[in-house]
Amino acid sequence: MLEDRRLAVLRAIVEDYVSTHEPVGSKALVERHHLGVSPATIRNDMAALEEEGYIAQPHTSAGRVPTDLGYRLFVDRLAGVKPLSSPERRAIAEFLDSSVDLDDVMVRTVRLLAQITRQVALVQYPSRSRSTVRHIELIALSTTRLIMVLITDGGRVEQRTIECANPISEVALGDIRARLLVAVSGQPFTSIPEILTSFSGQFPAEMLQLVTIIQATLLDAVTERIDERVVLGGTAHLARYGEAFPLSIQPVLEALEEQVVLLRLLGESSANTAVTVRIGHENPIEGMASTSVVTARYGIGDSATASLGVVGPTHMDYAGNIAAVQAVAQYVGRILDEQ
Amino acid sequence: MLEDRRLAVLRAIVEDYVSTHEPVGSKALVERHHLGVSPATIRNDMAALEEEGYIAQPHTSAGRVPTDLGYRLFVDRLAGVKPLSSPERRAIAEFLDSSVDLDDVMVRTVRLLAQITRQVALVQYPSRSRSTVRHIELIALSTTRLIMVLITDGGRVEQRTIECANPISEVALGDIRARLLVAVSGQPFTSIPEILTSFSGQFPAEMLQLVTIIQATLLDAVTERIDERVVLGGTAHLARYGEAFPLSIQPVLEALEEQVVLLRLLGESSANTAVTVRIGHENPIEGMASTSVVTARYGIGDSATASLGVVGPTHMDYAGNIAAVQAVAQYVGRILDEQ
DNA sequence: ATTAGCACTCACATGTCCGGAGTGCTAGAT
DNA sequence: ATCTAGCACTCCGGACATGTGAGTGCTAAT
Repeated sequence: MLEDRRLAVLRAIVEDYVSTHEPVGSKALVERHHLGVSPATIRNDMAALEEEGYIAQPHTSAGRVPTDLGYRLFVDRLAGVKPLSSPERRAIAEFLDSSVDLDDVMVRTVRLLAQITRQVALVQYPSRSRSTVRHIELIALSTTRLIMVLITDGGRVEQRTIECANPISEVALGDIRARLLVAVSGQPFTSIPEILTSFSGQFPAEMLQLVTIIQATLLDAVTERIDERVVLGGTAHLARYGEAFPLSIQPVLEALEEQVVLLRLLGESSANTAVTVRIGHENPIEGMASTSVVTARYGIGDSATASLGVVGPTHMDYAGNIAAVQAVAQYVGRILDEQ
Repeated sequence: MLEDRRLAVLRAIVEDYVSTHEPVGSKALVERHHLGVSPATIRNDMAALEEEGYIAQPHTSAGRVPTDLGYRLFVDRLAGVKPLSSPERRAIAEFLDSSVDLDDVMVRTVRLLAQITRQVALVQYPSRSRSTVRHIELIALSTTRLIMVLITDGGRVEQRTIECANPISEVALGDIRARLLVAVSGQPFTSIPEILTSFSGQFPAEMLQLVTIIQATLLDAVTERIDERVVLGGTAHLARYGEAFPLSIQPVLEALEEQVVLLRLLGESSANTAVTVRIGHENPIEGMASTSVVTARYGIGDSATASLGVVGPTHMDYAGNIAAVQAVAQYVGRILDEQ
């Protein structure tokens, strides 16, 4: 029960600090939350919490502020998940339902997430490791350039232009196209590399150069990780914390411009379906020690394939953001499933 | 000659203010620039300049700061174009040469521009009004869904998925595909709408529904303005002006998230090849009254087709930015020409 | 026209002071 | 054993006074 109250105090501190952004003192605490005890008692609890590293004071005789560790405890044991209001859920569904293709879904999702959480939002493209080849097309653009277009069963399209040292024979190209089509059509991306190993054998020597480069390009296309793309939105929300977290918005903005960083922010979230929260220094990016990241995986069908999430100051509304990220992840999965 | 000195004073004020971001006074002025006169004389000139609205003082007994009008005069008559250093030019060329496709060129360009100007950079996709159809493909993905892929002579690829109310007949689809290919192959985008008007006549009634929707989709694809896409980069540079232009970075960030706004920023730049500068309130976007925009058109071949530019505070290095924008526009045009 | 000189005006930094919020500690109440 | 009341202490931050310096406009002399 003593433990219970301490946790209640921590929760109260986090909640107050998140809403006011100001260090919170014992007196204000008993007033705003109906803990049935006096400020002095709270002070003892606070001293204990500080001892254990959950809270800290910016300077002597100031109120307390949660530490990263405090937030951690808060999200692990105290933060309920605020269920979204049903109009909110409806808005999400409507907004995403009207999207026309994958790119559109990504863009809409990132906007949506940024809007409802009022934070910076990140959405990673879903991996297409389970895609299969629906069609492949080779078309000459000029005597030395051709374009390869790859269409997957999911309706995604990959393109590659190929530059050739020697002039391309239309006949040879048609031949290669036809055989390639037979060889890879209906095959999953994952088995293409193996199929290709024996492919060039069937061609005469004078076509080999062309075949080889096409083969290499196709291999590149099917092994490329589309899921290394991340869409970003809502950076304007960063500016809201002008003073609140000091001066640090430039490094954060800089970090957010690097795809690699975005991937790291999203990437290492847990494999299972739950929401992952990384608080302050817990996240691996330099210069983002005062931000927290809330991510969830979303999947097409039952296989979890990519992540999305939000980035904000450590003093964010964890309950709300967790709920939003979770809900959006669910809906996006569902939408992509339908397509 | 009196006029001459006044202009020299204005130039000096702009230059000093741009480099220090602090109001500049008469004494500092004669020290840093070797105008051969005394501070008092300068003060008279400054009073005149203020009278005419080119400079202003933030408060009595402070130094002077250029007004938007002052900057305008400066860029119109005083700012020489700083030629880029030859290593800089080489870097631009190398960086852009290694790009593989249009998307890549756009992304690299925006990075490059942001990096050398240290401002926020914008690049608009080039219009493809002069594109012609190289190939068109229709492929069924399921019984009710199909995908249309359009390949242009420039090697660009457009895709559209089409949802159909009734099951699609493979035979009918193949028929449509073949005839469509004949009809539009090699035709410029601009003449497609006309070609399509008489296209559906050749099909029997039971195929009409399918033909109609395909036709509509194709029409949509060729008339869609790809040049309504704008790539953005270097937003982190905004944060550098933390205090310098006060509080206003949030509205700017917000504005920059709207594609429409970006288009307006770029769009109304003059049709000719020169660089356009829009200063402070001159630019049409609310909340960007304290920013200036430097844009240039770049063209594939001789037809000017799209814009790129940078956005920064009104107290930017106009000479440098103009030079950079101009140089990058030239190089991008050249690169796109080669492809 | 230009300049030197001068009085004047503010912004700003510095210093001092004080109130208030918050704390820790101790002694007494439950 | 736990809570609470009271108290002395700390220190931030706002209010006020003050001095300094950068900058100005004006006038009179060159």
